[in-house]
Amino acid sequence: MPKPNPSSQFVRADHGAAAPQPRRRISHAKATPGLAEVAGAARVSTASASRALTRPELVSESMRARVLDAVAALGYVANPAARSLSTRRPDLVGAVLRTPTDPIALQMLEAAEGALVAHGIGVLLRIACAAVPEAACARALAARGVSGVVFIGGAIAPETTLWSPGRAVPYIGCGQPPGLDGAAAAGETFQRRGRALVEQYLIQLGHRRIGAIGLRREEGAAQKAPRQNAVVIDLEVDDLDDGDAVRTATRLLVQSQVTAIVAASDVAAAAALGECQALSLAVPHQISVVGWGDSGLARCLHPMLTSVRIQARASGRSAAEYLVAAMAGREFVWRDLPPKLVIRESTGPGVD
Amino acid sequence: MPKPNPSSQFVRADHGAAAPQPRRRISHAKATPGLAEVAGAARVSTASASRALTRPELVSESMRARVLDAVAALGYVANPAARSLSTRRPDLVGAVLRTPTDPIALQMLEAAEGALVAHGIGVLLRIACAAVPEAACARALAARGVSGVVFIGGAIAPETTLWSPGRAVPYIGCGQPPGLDGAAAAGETFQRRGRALVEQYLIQLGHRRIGAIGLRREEGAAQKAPRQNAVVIDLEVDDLDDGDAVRTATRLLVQSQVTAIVAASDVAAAAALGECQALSLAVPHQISVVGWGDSGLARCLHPMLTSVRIQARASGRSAAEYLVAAMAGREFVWRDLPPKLVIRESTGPGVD
DNA sequence: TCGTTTGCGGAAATCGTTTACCGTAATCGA
DNA sequence: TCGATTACGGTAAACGATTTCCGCAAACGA
Repeated sequence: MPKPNPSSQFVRADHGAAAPQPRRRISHAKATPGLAEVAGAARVSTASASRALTRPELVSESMRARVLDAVAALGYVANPAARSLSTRRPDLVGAVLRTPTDPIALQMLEAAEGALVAHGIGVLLRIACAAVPEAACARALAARGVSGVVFIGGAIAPETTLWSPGRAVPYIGCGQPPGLDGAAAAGETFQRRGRALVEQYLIQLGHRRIGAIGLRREEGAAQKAPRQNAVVIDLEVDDLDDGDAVRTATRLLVQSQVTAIVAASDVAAAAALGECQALSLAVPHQISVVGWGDSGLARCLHPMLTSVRIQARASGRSAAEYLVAAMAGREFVWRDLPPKLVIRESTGPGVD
Repeated sequence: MPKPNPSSQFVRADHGAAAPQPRRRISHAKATPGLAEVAGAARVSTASASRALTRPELVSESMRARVLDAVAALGYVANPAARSLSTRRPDLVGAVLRTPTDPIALQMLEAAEGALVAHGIGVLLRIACAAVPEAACARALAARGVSGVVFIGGAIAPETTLWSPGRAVPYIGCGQPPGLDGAAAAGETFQRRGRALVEQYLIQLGHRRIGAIGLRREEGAAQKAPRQNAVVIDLEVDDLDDGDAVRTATRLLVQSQVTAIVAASDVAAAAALGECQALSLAVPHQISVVGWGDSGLARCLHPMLTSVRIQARASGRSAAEYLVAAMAGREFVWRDLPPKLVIRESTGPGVD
C-alpha cells in the first residue's frame, strides 16, 4: 500500500530518511550577547561564566579575570527574565501607593525603595485609587510575580488577603506590624494610634464635636462614633489630594458644628485650613485643625499646623526589612514606631 | 580490559548498560501549578493551553472552555519570568523619580502609571537623589531589563544617553519632546519654557534681581545669568523637599537683594514663603514668590501663590504613550503642552 | 610510587512559557 | 465521491540563565 495511510498509529510516519533532523529556528540576528557569547569569548563553559559572575569565590582568579574581561568587551548584561526563571526568585516586590500626593506617603515609599534596592530588589509600583482599590492592585502585582507587597498610605484593606494560587505572598503596611490579617488588625496601626492621640488631645482641650476627613474608619464603626463624651464625625474622601473635595468636606463638617477637624494628610489639612479661613473662621480660636504626617508643609502654613508626626522613613524601611526577611524565610522583630503629636498654632481650646 | 579506562575518548564511558538515561532532578514537590499541569488537567497540549490563554481567538470554543476550567480549578497564574523570557518582551518600563514630594511630579507619575498599566505594562520605580543621580538609576533599571524609561521631575540629565549594551532603551522626560539627546535639548522643556514665562513676567513687573531655587540650570549658564536688563541668581538645592535647605537658600537670596524668588515646586515655594515671612518681609510688597506646578497647595497658602501651571497629568500620559509607541516601533506625534503662569497674590511690582 | 582527597570546570538538565512547523480532520466545491 | 482548502492542535525547539552532577587533574599522605 504505497499511499500514506491516514489512520496510521504512528504520529510521525515520516517521508523516508528525513529523520530526526533537529529543526532550527533561523537565528534572528541575535541582538544582545548572552552568557554563551561571553563564555565563548573567554573560552570557558557557560557554567563557569555564570559562576564567575554570580559567585566569584567559587572560581579561580584567572578564570574570573577572563570572564570579566569578556563581559566588559562584549558589554554583557544578564537577562533578568532568564535569571529569575532559573533561580525562581523574581527579586521584585510590589508597592501599592495610596494618596500619592501626601508627602509622608512618599517618604515611606522613598525609604522602602532605598532599603529594597540596597538588597538588590526592584520595586514594582502600582497606584491605588477609588476605582482600583488596594486589593486589586495587590492582586495584579501578585500576578506579575512579585514576591512581596508593601502597602503605603492608609491601612491595609481588610479584604486584602493576598494568596497567590500556590503560595502566599508576604505583605505589610508601612507602620503596621506584620501579619495583620484583615480582622486581626490589632489596633496597632498608625491610623488608630494617631487617631487616639489626636482625639484624646482635642477632647482634653474641650472639643466635643470632632470632624475627621479621609481617615480610614475602624471596622464596624459608624459614621458618627461616640468617644467618651465626644462625637467624632468621619467623612470619607475618595481622593485625599483633591483639594476641592477636601474643601467640600470641610464645609460639611463646619455645618455639622464641629469645633475641630483632623485631616488624613497635611496637604488635606492645608486645604481644610484654607477653607476655614475662606469661611471667615479664625483658626484656632473658632475652629482647630490638625494635620497628619507632620511634613515640612506644617511649618509653612499660617497658623502653623498641629500635626501627627509619623516616623515615615523608619516605617518604610522597617516594612522593607520585614519583606526581605519574610522572603528569605528569616525571623523579623518588629519594633514599634509610635506616632507623636506635634502641637503648633492651629489648635486651641474647644468653644461652645 | 574490565577496569574503566581513565583516558577514554568518550566523555561518558558509562558503567555498562546505564546508558543515556536522562538525569532527572528529584521533583521538588512542585509548589505552583505550571502550564503543563493545566494542559494535563484539560487533556490538551501545552501549546493549546498557551494559545487558549494568550490568543483565545485561535482556538475552538470547547478547548478554551476546558482550559479555562482547568485554570480555575488549579488556580494557575502564568509565570511572568518565563513569559518574558520566551516572548523577549519584559513588558516593563522604568520610572525615575526626582523630588518625590512634589505633588506635581506625583501627578505625572500617577498619570504615566495609569497609562502604562492600561497597556499591560508594569512600572519599575527608582527614586533619584543627590547620591544616586538619575543617570545611575536609569542604568540600573536598564540592567533590570526594562524596555523603556520615563523620567519624572526635573529635566533629563544630559549625560543620560541610555544604551543597554546591544540595544538602545527608549526614554523620555515628562513634558519633554522625545529624542531629547543631551545637548540636543531644544529648549522645549517645561523647565525652560516655564522659566522664560516667569522671568518675562517678573521683569515686566520691574524686578531686576531674581532668585531661582532648585531649577535646573541651562547648559553652560553661569550661576548668575543676565537676562535682558535683569540678573537671575540660580541656587542649586540637593533635596528640594528639604524645607530647611530651601529656607537657607531663601535667606541667601534675600541677602543677595533679590526682589523675587521662583522655586522649583510649590512645596519649596511654601517654604520660601514661610522664610520670607519669618524674616518679616511682606509678600508680595517687599518680595515676590513664584511656585512651580500649581498644585492644590498654591491656593492654600497666604498669600495665595502665583505658580507655573504644568499640564502634569497630560504630560505623564503623553510620556507613557510615547514609550509604548517606541517599544512597539510605532510612530508617535508629540503634542506640545505649554505651561501657563497662574497669577495670584504672591507676586507684585518690583521695588528698589 | 601509588591510592586519596580536594577542588576546579564542563556537559547537560532544568526553570515555564511561547511559537514555528507540520499532521490530521473537517469542510467545501465539483 | 473525491481532491483542495481551511482550521485546529500537537510536538518540540527555542528563550538565557542557573545548577547538579560528574570527570579530570593536581596536591597530598603513605
